[in-house]
Amino acid sequence: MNALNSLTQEDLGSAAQRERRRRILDATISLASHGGFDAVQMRAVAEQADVALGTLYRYFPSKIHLLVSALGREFEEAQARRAGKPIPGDTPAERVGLILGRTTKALQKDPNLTEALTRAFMFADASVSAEIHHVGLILTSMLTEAMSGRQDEGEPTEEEIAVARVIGDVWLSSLVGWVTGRSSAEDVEKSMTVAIRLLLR
Amino acid sequence: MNALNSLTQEDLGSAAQRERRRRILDATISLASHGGFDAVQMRAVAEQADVALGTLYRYFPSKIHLLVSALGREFEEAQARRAGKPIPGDTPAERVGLILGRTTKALQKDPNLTEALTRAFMFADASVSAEIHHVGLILTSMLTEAMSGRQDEGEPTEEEIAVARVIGDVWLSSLVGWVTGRSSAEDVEKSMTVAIRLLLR
DNA sequence: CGTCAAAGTGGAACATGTTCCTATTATTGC
DNA sequence: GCAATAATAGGAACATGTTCCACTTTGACG
Repeated sequence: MNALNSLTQEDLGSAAQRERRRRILDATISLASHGGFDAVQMRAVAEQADVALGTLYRYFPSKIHLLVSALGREFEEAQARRAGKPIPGDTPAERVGLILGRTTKALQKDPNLTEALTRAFMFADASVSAEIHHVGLILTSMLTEAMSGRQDEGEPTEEEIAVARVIGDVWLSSLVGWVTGRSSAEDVEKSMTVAIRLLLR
Repeated sequence: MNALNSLTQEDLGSAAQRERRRRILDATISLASHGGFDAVQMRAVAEQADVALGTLYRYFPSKIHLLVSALGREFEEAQARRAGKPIPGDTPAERVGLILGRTTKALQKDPNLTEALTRAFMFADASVSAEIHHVGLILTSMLTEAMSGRQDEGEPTEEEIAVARVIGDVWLSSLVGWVTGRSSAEDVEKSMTVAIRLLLR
């Protein structure tokens, strides 16, 4: 286990530690939701989570690890909420459009949180690759499931994965544009519609 | 003129000021090239450019402005070097693949510089939108020119622009993956090949 | 030339991410 | 239960982006 990685669930034997980790991530989400990336200050997170600054750094070796881990937890929860519910729509384009639109709208309801998590994701370097990869997998599987219309049963094809990656990239780029105030919510929707039309026809 | 924006050429009447601006950007590129994003420290830039720290902030209101402006200058120079030279290749896919491959290879020759500029680009917020937009335009026009095979004469179609944007997004996302050490140079090439195949067929 | 405003200098001061150290508390192996 | 080990608390210290200020230089104008 690399010391640069943040502690994952498996490493945390004791309930008290899982509890601390939860409190830290809760504080992170709460602060991010109020004031975005800049409001997630390590001292503030530590205080709100009721742990010492050193402990915070023991659990998450940097602010970026912390935020990307929080993003990972959010994605997991969203994935769990989707589980078992088939995505409506008759064509891959419809289903992907629908789920992306739904997710985008959910993100846009909490702009500060989205800004904090998105920027951390884009700024993360190699030391965060495990957490990043985790998030990437959930995103890709969300898209391939929407494309194929099936859930879990049956692996996606290479082609489906390739298309999902491209769509995911476009989605991320346009989210970045939105969270940084360079483009509007409608612009994001429009980009996604165009990308889906070009890729899923 | 918004005080938050960096001084552009037009604002700089005196030759001494243009000269200072050039020295600052030169120092930025030089430091970035040596040690990447982290090595571009404002005090170091000021010292190497032989200006006071306050003056540096007068010209560029933040490190991100500074780096994105440097990226803008590099893009302009690259665009000027391309001017007039037709892109070889018989199909849009070939031409786009060629020019993207060429550009990617050039960037990969100076990983530190690329890392610094790319991260600044992705981290930039709304106060940098002018500079970001400038870079975005050059990138899009590079791609539409490659697609159509013509230079300047004749505006690109809506469809060409839409495809160029998607390809640009994928390219940026995969560059981010590369500069942050999460994917290899070959991965970038592969992503681009796949995106081009999916979009330009 | 003398004057005045703008620009530049040098450097202190501040904010926040990160590191480090010591004392205290919890956990674990015997 | 006790000794050893690990984890946490509390907080100082450091690094770097950013702001601010007092002073000097430059350049434009009458």
